[in-house]
Amino acid sequence: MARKTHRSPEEAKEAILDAAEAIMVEVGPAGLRISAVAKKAGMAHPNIIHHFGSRDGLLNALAERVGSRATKRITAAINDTVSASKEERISALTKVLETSYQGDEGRAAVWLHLSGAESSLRDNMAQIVTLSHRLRKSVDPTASEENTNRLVLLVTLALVGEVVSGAAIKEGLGFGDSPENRANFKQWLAEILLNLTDQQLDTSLNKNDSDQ
Amino acid sequence: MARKTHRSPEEAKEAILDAAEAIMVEVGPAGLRISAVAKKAGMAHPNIIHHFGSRDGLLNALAERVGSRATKRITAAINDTVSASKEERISALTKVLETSYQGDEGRAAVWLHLSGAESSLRDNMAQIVTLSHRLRKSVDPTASEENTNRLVLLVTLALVGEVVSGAAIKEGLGFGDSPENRANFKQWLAEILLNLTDQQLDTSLNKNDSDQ
DNA sequence: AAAGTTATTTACAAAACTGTCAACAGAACA
DNA sequence: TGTTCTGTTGACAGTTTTGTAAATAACTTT
Repeated sequence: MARKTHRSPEEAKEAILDAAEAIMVEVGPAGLRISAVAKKAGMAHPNIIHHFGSRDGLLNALAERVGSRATKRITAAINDTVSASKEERISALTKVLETSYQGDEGRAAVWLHLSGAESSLRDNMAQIVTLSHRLRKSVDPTASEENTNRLVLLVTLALVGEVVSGAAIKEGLGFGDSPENRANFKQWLAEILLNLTDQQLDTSLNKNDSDQ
Repeated sequence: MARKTHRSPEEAKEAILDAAEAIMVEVGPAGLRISAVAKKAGMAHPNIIHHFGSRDGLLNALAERVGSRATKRITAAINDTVSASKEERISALTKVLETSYQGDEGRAAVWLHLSGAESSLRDNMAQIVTLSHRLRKSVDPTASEENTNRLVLLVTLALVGEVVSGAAIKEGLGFGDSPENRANFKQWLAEILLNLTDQQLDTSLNKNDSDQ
C-alpha cells in the first residue's frame, strides 16, 4: 500500500508535464505512453487522466507550455537586443538565435506541432514578429516591413530546421556540431542580419536588374 | 476466399511503400499501422512483414526511398542552374528551392528523420553541398568555401523548417500561404543568394567593425 | 472533531497492434 | 503433368495501452 503524496493540482500538473516533456524528447508525441509518464512522475497512470482528461489533453497542455515558455524567452531576448548598445548588439542578437529554442525544448515543440497538437503557435509568432520589426527599425529606420518580414521568416524557418535536423545536416556539410561551431554560425548570421539593410538588399537586387 | 494477385517482389514492395508513404504523411511514423498500410495496398498485413521483415524494416525502407528521391530531384535542379544562362539563373535557382521537398514528401522525410529511421541523409547532404559549391563558384569565382557553406546551411535549414511549420509560421507573420506568396518568398531568396557575393558579405561585416 | 472534497491508487475492461504459423495458390521448371 | 518455390492469406497468441470504477487517504472546512 503506497503512501499518497497529495500535491496541489498545480504541482501535480507541473510534475506530470515535466515528466512528459522529458519523455517526449526521446520518443515523440505518438510514442508517448501515459504509463511511462506516470512512472517517471512517480504516480499511478489514472492520476494523469484525472488531471488532463485524456492522453490528448496532456499533449495539448504540453504543447501550450512549451510554446509559451519559448515565446517568453525569445521576446525577452529580442527586447534585450533592442535596448542594447551598438557594440553589444551583435552578441545580443546572437543570443536571441541561440536561445530561441533551448536544447530539447525545440525538438518537443516541433514534434508536437507535426503531430497536430493544438498550440498557440500563431499568436506566439505574431508577438515575435512585432518585436522583430521594432528591433530592425531601431537599427535601420528606413527598413521596409516587407523585407523585415521576409528576413524574419527566413530566420524562423532556419531555427526550426535546426532543431529538427541541424546535427545531421551540419555533419553532411562538414560542420562540426560542437557548441563552438554552432555559436560561430549563429554569430555569422546575427552579423549579416544586423548589417543587411534594405539599401543593401535593394542594391543587390537592382544591380542584377541593370546588369542585363 | 480472396483472389491472390501474386506480384513480383519488386512490385509488391513498391505498392507497399506507396501506401505507407501516403499514410505516413497523415499520421507520422509512430502512428503508422501495418494493418492500415496493408488495407490501402489491398493485401493482408502479414504480407508486409514477409517483404520487409518488420514494421521498422518498412520505415527504414521508406526513409531510404524518400531521401534518395528528393536528392535526385535536388541535384538535377542544381545542375540545371549551373548550366543556365545568366538571365535564367534566378528562375532556375528559385526552382531548386521550390522543388527541394515536393509537397508531402518533405513532411514524410522530416518526420521519419525525427523518429530515428535510418537513412542516408548524410550522404545525400554531401552530394548537395558539393554541387552547391560548384554553382556558387560559377556565379562568384572568388566565393570562399566558408561563406558558401554557411549560406547552404542557412538555406537548407530554412527549407526543412518550411516543410515542418511553414504554413503556421507564415500565417503568424501575416504571409498568406498561397502558392503565389510561397513562390514570391523563394524568388526573393534566390535573388539574394545569387547576388550576395563574398565581397558584399565581407563589406557588410567590415563596415560594422570600422563603424565604432 | 466530524463531514466533505479531491488527489491518488488498485483492479479491471476493452480494444488495438505486431508478429507467428500453417495452409493455400499462382508461377516457373523439369 | 508433377514438383518446387514463394507470394499471399486467415486465424491466432501475446503484449501493450487507454480509459473506467470504486475504494482510500490526505487535506480543508465547519
